[in-house]
Amino acid sequence: MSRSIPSHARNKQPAHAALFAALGDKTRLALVARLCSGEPASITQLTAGTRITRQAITKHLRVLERTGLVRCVRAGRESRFGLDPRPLHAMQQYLDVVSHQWDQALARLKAFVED
Amino acid sequence: MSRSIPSHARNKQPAHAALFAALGDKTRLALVARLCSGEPASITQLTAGTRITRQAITKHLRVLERTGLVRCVRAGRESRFGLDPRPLHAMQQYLDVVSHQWDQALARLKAFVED
DNA sequence: GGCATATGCAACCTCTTGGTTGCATATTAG
DNA sequence: CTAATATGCAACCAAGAGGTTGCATATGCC
Repeated sequence: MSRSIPSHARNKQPAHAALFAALGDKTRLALVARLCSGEPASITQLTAGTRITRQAITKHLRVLERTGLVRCVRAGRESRFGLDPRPLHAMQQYLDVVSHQWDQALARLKAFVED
Repeated sequence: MSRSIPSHARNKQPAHAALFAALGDKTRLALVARLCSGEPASITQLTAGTRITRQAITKHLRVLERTGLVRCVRAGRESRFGLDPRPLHAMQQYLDVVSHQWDQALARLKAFVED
């Protein structure tokens, strides 16, 4: 649908802020990077190699889970976390919209100046 | 136990977290959306239409400026803020990398999600 | 059963953040 | 010059985020 900046694309994105905020912490960004490059991992596995406690990692995982970036499945006595790509795609699409609007604004401005 | 995680994949890109965090606030996200669709605007112009004070908007603009998403030029007695698309492109590239890594591991992860 | 492992839950602390108010400064208009 | 406009600066405040410690619970292994 190639409308020219529909209102719903300009004004209605409260959910995106939460997604960006979820990746706005370096520990959570590292967790996502860790999860996107391999199999789902347990909490203790994800805690290994960091300097913070398991409970802190757990909190970060719950934040990621609340925004939908990560899903948790209980397997035996461990909770295995895996990435869900759909919110990432939503963020990509949002950034594409913003960049596209910016490019169009620049084109209009350039056309106005050169006119 | 030996970690099979390459350290470069876990400890990379510290700057991206600040970019995501800058867009993690709904007011700042709205400011970016506002700026990407037109010419640079002054602080009072950007404050108009919001329910928060000019000083709060100023703080948000300084945060965006610190991360490089926005640039400020003093014009007479007003400060005009405009978008800088380069950090946005950096975020797009980062998300592209994550998505690409995701696609490479899709087979295993698909089995996990559908289980 | 009994012990080690993996996680959950809750209280607590500190530091940051988003927001406000009040006042000072700079710049333009008359 | 004077007044109105636009911004800057600083103190202050409430709430939330990131992190810790301590203890409880669940599961696997001998």
